[in-house]
This record gives sequence, C-alpha cells and structure tokens, in this order.
Amino acid sequence: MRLSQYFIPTIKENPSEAQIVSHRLMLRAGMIRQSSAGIYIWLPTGLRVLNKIADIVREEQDRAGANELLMPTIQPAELWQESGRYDAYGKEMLRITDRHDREMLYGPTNEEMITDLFRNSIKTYKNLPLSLYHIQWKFRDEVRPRFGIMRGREFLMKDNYSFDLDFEGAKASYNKMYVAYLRTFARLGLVAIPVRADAGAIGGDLSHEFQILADTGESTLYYDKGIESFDLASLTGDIDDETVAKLQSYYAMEEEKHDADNCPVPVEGLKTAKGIEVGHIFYFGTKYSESMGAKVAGPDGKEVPVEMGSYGIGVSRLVGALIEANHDDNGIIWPEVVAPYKVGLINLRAKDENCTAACDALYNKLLSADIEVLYDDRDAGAGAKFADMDLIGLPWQIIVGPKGIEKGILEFKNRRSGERVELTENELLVKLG
RNA sequence: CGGGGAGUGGCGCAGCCUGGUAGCGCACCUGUUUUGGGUACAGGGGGUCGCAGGUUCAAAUCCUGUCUCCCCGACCA
Repeated sequence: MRLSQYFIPTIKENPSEAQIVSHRLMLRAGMIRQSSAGIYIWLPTGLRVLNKIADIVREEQDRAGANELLMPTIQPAELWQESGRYDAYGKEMLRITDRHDREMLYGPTNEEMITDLFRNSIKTYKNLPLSLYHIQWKFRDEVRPRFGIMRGREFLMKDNYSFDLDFEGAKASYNKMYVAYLRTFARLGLVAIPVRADAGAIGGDLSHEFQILADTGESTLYYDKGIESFDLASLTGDIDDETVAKLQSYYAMEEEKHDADNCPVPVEGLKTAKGIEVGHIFYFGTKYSESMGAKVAGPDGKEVPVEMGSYGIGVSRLVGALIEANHDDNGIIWPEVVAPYKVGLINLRAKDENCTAACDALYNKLLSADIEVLYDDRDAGAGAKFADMDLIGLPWQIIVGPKGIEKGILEFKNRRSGERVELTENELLVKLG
C-alpha cells in the first residue's frame, strides 16, 4: 500500500483523553478513532491487526475441533427472560425496542441464543461432544468505559460454547479449550498465565482467566514461575490429560485471592507481575440447559440436560494488550504475526527521480513476492517519515535515499532492536522472503 | 453509581475572575527554501466559543437548565 493513497491519520501530539500507552498509540498511529464513549471506529491499520488476531484465534479454535458460525448482535428478550438473566443482567445490557414494541437487546454474550439453537437442533448424545463458536461484536453498557478499546462498551469477542453429555465430557471439552487458549496466546507472542478464577456472574465451578503479562496491567498476579518454562507454542496435536493436569497444577492467583501464608509455592519459586485479562473460560454445567430445556437422550434413552461451558477471548482487547506488551518511546512494535504490514519502505527523497524509481521498483518486487509492504512515497521530510514509521511500528523498515542508491545499497532496520544493516536489494529480498 | 474535571478551527490550549469586533502553537493550502530523525521564511483558508433559555445596549465571558466527554473509585472479554 502506498502511504500517499492510504487513510492513516497519524497524530504528532498526544491526545489529552488517552491515559494508557496502547490507547495513546492507537490514536496517534491512526488505528482507531473514538465515536462515542467506549465505541470506536476501526481505521485501516487497526482493522488489519484486528483481523489478523481474529484469524489466529479462529485457526486455533478450528484446530481444537470447534465449529464457526455467526450469531446476530441483536437478540430477542424472550430468551433472556427464559434463563432469568433479563432482569439479572441489569443496566449493562443495552435494551432496544423495535417498531412492533418487541423487546430486543444488543447481545453482551450468547449463552441463551446458543442454548436455544442447540435445543432446537440436537436431541441425542450421539451428536456430542459439540463445540460452537463465533467471533462477533458484543455490547456491554459499562458505567465507565476507559483505556480505549481495552475497556470499551462495544468489543469484538470470540465466544465458544461446548456441549457434552456428562461432566467427564464437559471437563475434556474445557481442557481442550484451555490448551487452545494457551496456544493462541503463545502464537501471538504473549505470555499468558492461566489464573484460577471464580465463575462469577455466569456461574459454575471450573474457571480460568488468561492474563497476559504487561506492566500496565490492571490486576496483580502471583504465580509459580515454572509455568513460564512450558513451551506451548511448540505443542502440536492432542495434549494428553497428564500434561494438562500438570499445567493446571501450577499455582496462579490474583492478588485479592493470594494468601502469602498458605501459598503452596515457596517464595523463591513465586513471581509477581501485572496482568491484563484477555480470556476467560468457564464450565457451568446445566445452568442454561436446565432453565431453557436443552436436553439430549443418553445411551439409556433417558433425557438429561446437556453439560455446557463457555469460553471467551477479547479479540479487540488483544489489540491493546499486544501494544501494552510491545512498544517503546517512539511507538508500537508489532510482532510479525499481527503486524498490519510486514515491512515499511521509506523513500527519503520523493522528488529525486532516481530514488523514486528505485523505490517504485523495489515496491513492485515486494508486492509480487507477496510481502506485505507499506510504502511511504509521500513528498515529506525524512524526519517526519522516520517518526511516522516508528510510530506505526511495522517490524521491518527499508530506508532508501540518494546516498545509498549511489552505493547500490539499502538500509534495513529492525524496529524492535533499532539495528540497521546495509544490504543489496537481492540480499534484502532473500531476507524478507 | 459515588466523587472530581472539561467542552473555544482537525489536534493541543489561552481568553472567562473584571462582559465591549475570538487568539496562540501544531496541522492544512500557496510560494520559496530545506533534504538521513517532525527544516526555515512569507502569504492564506478554516471557529453560530457543546446546546437551550435568561440577564444586558452588548455574552465565549454572568445566571439557570441540559447534553457530551474525561479522570479517581466500586464492576467486566
């Protein structure tokens, strides 16, 4: 993409409303714009990152055997009246009345709808286990949205729902997601600590929160540092129960629930860090299947309410969380897997014909090699270009100026380390390929 | 929902106390200049001062109401 044709309104100064670094950088790098409190417009680069994260989440869900579908954002109130949550949910739920005076709501989550779908479609244990998910916008009318898209009212969430005949099955489904989550976050280059959690408003007794480590996190964690030594990214195929049990045996608690006196981990094995919650998984049994009559026939022919669990990942929140974990004073530093583009090409002298011809040619070569490139072809000062490119945070930068052209070399910069090397065009193409 | 703060060109702000023709920096447009870390100079465009009432000869400024946004705290992917 040529920057001269791109919509990426960067801002030099810090917007006064942005308090945390990810919010500030997302506004400054032209990724988002606020529409109203807790509701954002996703601009081209922001959207690209959001989609890349969603793709990784999707791949890992699919790998775990889940089925993707798409439920609507607007739901009928009746389903929620059936489960009893229409009253329980309170003001956080955005309620809407349509032209026929029918009560509707903008979904904050989808347990009711998926349970309704299930009960209308599945009647026998032979169709279990079943795992259904979608990646859809949610709305929770938070009293005080803040931190940009990290705590917005409208947010993109992957929510998965599992259906099993009995507790053993449900637990297996739960563990499958547990592993899928660790894999997902590992692929994003994040250290995610699974913290034992209360099941909270959704109810149930088996629950973990996934907290990624970042200095600006909202919660303080205490955990057994042994868990960090697990190389989750390299785990493939089915992970045996033993490994899962081992993983889940590692101690990890939020500050409020951490009891220093009775902690099973000795002080020297304990680490403390700030975390951002990016995922939450629950087993909640028959809470909804009972109230909504989602039953299946077992092998004995008797109908039983189906055992369920639900599993959320805050996809839009992950964009912010990734920035919290990957930035410096100059801007964002994207991990390659989610970077809006892999490389930025800077033409230092757009008015110089030779320089521009060389840049144009290189740009076309990169495009035909399927390398995602953002080409700064604007007629602007070098300083402005460097600053913008650092702010946007692509993992690699190619810097082309008249000096280098004369010598037949390009500069290749690593955004994270700041290291610059001089390469010929061929060497560069090999490196990026 | 409790406490605090703010709404003035795209962004950041001053002006308000003490009413009297709306200003600064950045950004933007034109020209010249500069060219490896946000160049410099000159000229230019853009604002019913959140909205609605009220007081006054006169309101960004004073009064009342209202909306929105932000921050701290309690709650959430």
